[in-house]
Amino acid sequence: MEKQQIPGKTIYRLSIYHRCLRRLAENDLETVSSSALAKAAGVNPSQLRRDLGYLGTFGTRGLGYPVVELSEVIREELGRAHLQPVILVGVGNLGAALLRYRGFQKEGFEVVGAFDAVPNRESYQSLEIPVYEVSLMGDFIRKQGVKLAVLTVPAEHAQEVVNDLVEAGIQGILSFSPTILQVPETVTVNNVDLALELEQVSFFVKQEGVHSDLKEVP
Amino acid sequence: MEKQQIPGKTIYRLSIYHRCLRRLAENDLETVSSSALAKAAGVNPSQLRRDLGYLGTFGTRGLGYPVVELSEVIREELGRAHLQPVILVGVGNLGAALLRYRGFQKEGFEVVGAFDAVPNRESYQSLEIPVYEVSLMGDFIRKQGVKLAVLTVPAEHAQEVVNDLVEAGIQGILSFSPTILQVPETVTVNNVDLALELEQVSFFVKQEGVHSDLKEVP
DNA sequence: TCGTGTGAAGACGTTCACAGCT
DNA sequence: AGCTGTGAACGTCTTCACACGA
Repeated sequence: MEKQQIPGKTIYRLSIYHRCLRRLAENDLETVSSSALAKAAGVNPSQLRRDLGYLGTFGTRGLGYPVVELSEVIREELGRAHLQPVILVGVGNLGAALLRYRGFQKEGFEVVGAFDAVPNRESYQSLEIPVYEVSLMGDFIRKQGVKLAVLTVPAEHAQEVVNDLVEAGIQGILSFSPTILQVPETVTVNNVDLALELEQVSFFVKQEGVHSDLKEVP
Repeated sequence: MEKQQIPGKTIYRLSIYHRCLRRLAENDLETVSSSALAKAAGVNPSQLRRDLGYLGTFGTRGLGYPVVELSEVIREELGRAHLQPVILVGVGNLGAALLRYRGFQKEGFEVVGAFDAVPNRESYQSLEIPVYEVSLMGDFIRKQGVKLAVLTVPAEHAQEVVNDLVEAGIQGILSFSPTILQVPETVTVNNVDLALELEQVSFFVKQEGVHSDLKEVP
């Protein structure tokens, strides 16, 4: 019995459900069925019920789930109850764009600092967040007790920066560098490789040319 | 029968292998074993052999794989033999950053045009690619025969833009909008949701000391 | 009746382990 | 000996289908 492990994929979908639920709550919906919510989230209703099953049972048979309560439970589970602080390292094109991007804040993260090898570029003028010299990073992390970092440095410097981050106590890294990062088991890394994501699409597009449907039915 | 379907996750990893192989080729390595390549790519050797198995059999037992040939075969399979042209729609913070980002080009994509509702912002000055009014998009796609699009418009406009893209003949979309997009079956969509990726990391950090997790493709 | 919760089945993906080639 | 290629075992995720509560 007890708290069973929630699969990573479920976590990802819980975030999606949470976003949908917030929209429903804004429209003063009180309950929602698995099929309605599943459709909004782009998944199969069974899958949704299974995912919610990991959190407990609070749906009402014949009716659906209470929107607000469910939203709360998911938020609780995802650990965003306490606005997580985040730092960003590497304020190049992508890094600067992410600093301007409101998406992280919207989901409850606060970007508390940014670091770069070159701390005084013109392009930083328009940013709302100060950009510090990267050598100050370790102390900053320790003093502020930051646990999360977004990494947008060039691939060739990624590993050394990661070493510093880990040593300073960072426990989770969202990396945009196209490299395999070496970290201790206690640190979670999520790699987002933009070029690879595009290649992925490209592959399936290529296969469009050939008529590939109906491979079974005579 | 013959040509068996290659799983999406394998495609993703093939891209990684390809990148590693290029590095090896630059260093004039002639052959590489599954264990060496697997280590560089951050996967299990069995997995790598299984993945390569989808492409045919050209390893030499007792020796390994020929670096250059393998690299060729993967490139062929991924369909990047012909430099795919891409357009980008939505030149906001993220869109502009991606236009400046060299990663797509480096992997063999050419961004041939960019579109936005507001085609003359100051911030476009420094871009190397012209930004056109979004109403010109359909004709552009048809004339140039573009099949791939990167979507970086606000979530609330994403679906309408997608409808236009699909109507103009786009077959693959890499979207950064946090929305479920409705498309015909013939169109491939890959959603990258930056906030969700960060939440994913955040969750595992909260759970003190759980192991890391490689990115997976939805 | 409607819609949840969940065993059971199925699809999918990964890893093991070893036969067989060089 | 060393390393590939692959059947088979294993593990994980998804979907089905239905009992049961409201």
